[in-house]
Amino acid sequence: MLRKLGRRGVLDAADMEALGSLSYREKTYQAGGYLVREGTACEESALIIEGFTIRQKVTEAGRRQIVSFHIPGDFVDLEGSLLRVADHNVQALTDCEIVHFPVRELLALIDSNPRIGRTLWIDTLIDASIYREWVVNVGQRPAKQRIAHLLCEFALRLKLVGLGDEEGYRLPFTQEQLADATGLTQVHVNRSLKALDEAGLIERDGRSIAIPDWDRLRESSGFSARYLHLDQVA
Amino acid sequence: MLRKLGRRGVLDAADMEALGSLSYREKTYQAGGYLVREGTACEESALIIEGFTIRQKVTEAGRRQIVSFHIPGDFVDLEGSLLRVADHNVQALTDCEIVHFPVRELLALIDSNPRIGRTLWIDTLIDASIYREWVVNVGQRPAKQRIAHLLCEFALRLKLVGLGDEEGYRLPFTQEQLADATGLTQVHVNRSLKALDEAGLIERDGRSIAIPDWDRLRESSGFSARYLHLDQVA
DNA sequence: CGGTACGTTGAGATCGGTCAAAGGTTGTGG
DNA sequence: CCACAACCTTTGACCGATCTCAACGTACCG
Repeated sequence: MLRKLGRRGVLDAADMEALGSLSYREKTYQAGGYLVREGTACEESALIIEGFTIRQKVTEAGRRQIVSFHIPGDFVDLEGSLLRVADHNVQALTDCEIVHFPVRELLALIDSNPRIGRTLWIDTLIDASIYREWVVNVGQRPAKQRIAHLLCEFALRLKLVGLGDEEGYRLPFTQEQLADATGLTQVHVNRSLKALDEAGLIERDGRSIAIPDWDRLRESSGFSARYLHLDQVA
Repeated sequence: MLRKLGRRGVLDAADMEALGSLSYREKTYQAGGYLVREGTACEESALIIEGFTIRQKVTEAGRRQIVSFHIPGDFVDLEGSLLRVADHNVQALTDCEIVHFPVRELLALIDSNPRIGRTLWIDTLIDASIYREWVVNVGQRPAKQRIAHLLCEFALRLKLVGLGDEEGYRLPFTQEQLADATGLTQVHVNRSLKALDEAGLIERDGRSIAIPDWDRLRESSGFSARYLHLDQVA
């Protein structure tokens, strides 16, 4: 089961063997289920085997912001291992297959195996880089570019796990979820997607996105892959 | 010189001693100077001794987003130690006194001293948590709340280093920089600050901010200190 | 086949942006 | 110590991107 991780380079063979020596608990979540709830402590870390998850926070005013999405091979709860109380929710976007590791064992493994610790640290540094880009995206780009930028990120990250590429993929988000990820309303996301379509930047068929000209989409949204640090996960 | 860090709990006495054993290079930067430039590699990590820095990214369209600010005691370039190319700029907001450590030595120290590695990892996890909250702030809150929220964060973080508290502080940002941090325009920041002032939520005198009623400001902006994980830095 | 969730479209309102100018403050050199 | 420059803050008038509200269309599922 851990073998599936081979398709993502976050962990290499030796690391995976070491991880395999940990006790673990496999669990499936239905779409919408919570892996982590804000305000709770967490005794386990989670690794996605199958499916997508999102991190989200809800403001006092009841507005939801999706702050990141995660794909198979991602650790989605490393902060749980070191921070006492979760500052956000982690939710299954689709039905998910998750492996949970006891935090204690994971930390012990890291102490005895600095390479793994460093690999996981890099993982959190890349997450942080993606957050930075999301701050920029939500803070500075107009709606169409904001959505196009997110679509570009999807393409490259899904490619890592063989679920798509620069030519297209099946989008795992509803328009409402896209809205929550971009700080727009669902209605405006709908109109913006339509505009991107009419501009020939994307082609839609249900939730499948085709990208006829990657460079055009990339440039129109100001997307640069630098922040994904893909050289560090390969 | 490293003794100054005693006022922030990120590193304890033993850690500081170990860090003190590293070779280092002290450097001062003028306000506006760059510590790190996007797209460049970095051989050194940086620790702020005195002054404030910001991280910022500039979009293709030329718009600037400040994605975080940093205060004395913060490591501002841990990602430089593990990620090959910087994905953002780090800039001195005020005149700064910085200590640079060679990345190689820092990594070696971490390998021989897992506690320090873990402490630094926690530091990056907290940074990531703050980014998440900034995504929420910029994505979901209306202008006045967005600014008020940032002012709350300032209060608590400045308190850590004795540069202010919940009753007020001297704001190190111009209104234009506040605008770049909140995804608003300078003009609208000005009007929003005025509105916060008129609502009695803050009192301004130049760049000094007084907070007559912390709880009111906190609640009006939906601020919760949870995401700062202050229990982890004390 | 009826329900429920998701997507599409329209009309009108509003928050925040843009442009422009005037008023303050700070620092510096003469 | 003044005068000027540079930078920052404040204010006004107008504009437009995005939101809100509401209705209708569509696809999947039990």
